[in-house]
Amino acid sequence: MEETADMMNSNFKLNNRDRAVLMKTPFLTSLTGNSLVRMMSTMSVVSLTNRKSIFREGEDADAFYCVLSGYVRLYQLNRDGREADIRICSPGDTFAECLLYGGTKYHHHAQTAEATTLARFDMQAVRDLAEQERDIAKAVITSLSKHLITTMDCVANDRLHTAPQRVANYILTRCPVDGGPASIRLPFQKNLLAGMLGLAPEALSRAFSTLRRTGVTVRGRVIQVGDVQALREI
Amino acid sequence: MEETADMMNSNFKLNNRDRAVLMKTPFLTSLTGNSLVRMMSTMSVVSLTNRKSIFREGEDADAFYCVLSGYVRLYQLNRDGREADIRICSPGDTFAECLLYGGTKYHHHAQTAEATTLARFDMQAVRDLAEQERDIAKAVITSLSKHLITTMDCVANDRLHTAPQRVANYILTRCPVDGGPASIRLPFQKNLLAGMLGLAPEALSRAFSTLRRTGVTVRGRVIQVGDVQALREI
DNA sequence: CGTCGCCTTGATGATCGTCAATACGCGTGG
DNA sequence: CCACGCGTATTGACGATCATCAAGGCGACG
Repeated sequence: MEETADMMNSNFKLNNRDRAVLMKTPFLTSLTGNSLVRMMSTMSVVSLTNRKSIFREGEDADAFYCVLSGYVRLYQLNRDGREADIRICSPGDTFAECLLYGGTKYHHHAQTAEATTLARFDMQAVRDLAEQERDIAKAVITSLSKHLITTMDCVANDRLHTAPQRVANYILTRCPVDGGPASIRLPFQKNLLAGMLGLAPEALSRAFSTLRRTGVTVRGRVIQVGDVQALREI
Repeated sequence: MEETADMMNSNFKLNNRDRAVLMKTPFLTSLTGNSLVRMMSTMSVVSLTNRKSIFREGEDADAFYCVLSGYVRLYQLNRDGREADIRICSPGDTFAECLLYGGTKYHHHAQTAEATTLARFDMQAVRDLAEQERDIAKAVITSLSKHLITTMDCVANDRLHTAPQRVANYILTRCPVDGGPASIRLPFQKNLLAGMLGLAPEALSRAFSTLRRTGVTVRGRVIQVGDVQALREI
């Protein structure tokens, strides 16, 4: 484990926080010894400023990524040029890994939504590794499974819940689970949260003001909840 | 290959059509020899009439399924008891396979939407197999990947397109690709199509009548398209 | 203190869900 | 082959929800 840590620091300029994030991803958290080393050797680190394109729809899919810090927006365009977010990736999230065996071209656009550091994995190299090392294949499966479940939940959430309900749900997932008052801080701009929930930014604002009567106060990025239990009733 | 076919017929009462469907699923299409035999030995066939529950949200996930004939509706309920379809599974589709490594309980309800025949795979048995046989792990990955891509497309479709656009898209996926007139027959009730597209049945009807001015005629389950190319412009 | 960018608020319209009534298709039985 | 009846589909009316456009406020940062 010593040498892997060294390798990561020296060869790929991973700082401690980024390395910790990377090690907790479904892809790497279960790997040990040789598998981990081989996986890390296919990786490189990419740092980008805000609003930079990572890949575009239709391009050849030669890599997938894991967010180490910052945020990434996956989105698509319709014919009129309107953008719709499909997914917001936070530190620890992996994206485009479904193209390991699901196709050869990216199906959507990816863009940073903040200054962002990414781990870049070469698609073909991981494909080969997954065929050799059982635990890597298993890690891929775990990652895909979790990802699929959250995406299906996203569909259900979109189709079942109104804007205030989606916002309440989001707040609840970020709250300590007890029933009293709570305070959380958004890790990103409201713009991003809106996209995550499938809303226009204005609709998010209105949802927040609807939730005021349920004891939710918003000031900047800080959200105060009077009674967590009351929020569950929405 | 002879003995596998025999085994399937005698032990599991698979008729020819169902067997052909099963062999084309991402799970089985790439398997050969021993892997295929072992996979088939974890399978059993289930036949259900219309509107029967396959599993409910929160139940222990002890199996996943592949649709051989008929249709299955995956849906969730909100607090008011309103149902929203998450996915409609057609012959050849696999569902709940994401729970192989994604959790121990079903995340939604599954119900037949017609008289339906299913292949039932024991979750733990396939988990064990995937750890032993490389090509089974790979088959799982392929299935999950494709499934994840279509689900992400579903999110994008919901967020980007209006009801008539979604219907037009659906028709186009079912059309021979040339540009002239075409005629297709829906493989199921419009109720199901509405759920697939995230619409109420009435909204589907209205979308069809909006599309009349683009040369789309609907009579029963038969849809006539005057000009496929014109439909793409929607 | 000023500027810029993000967020909020208001007004408006499009879209879609819901409820209710009617029409149609399809399978059944005569 | 035709008439009947049930369930599905359509249509209308209405309201709720949400996107869009435009304008104003707030906060961050120089």
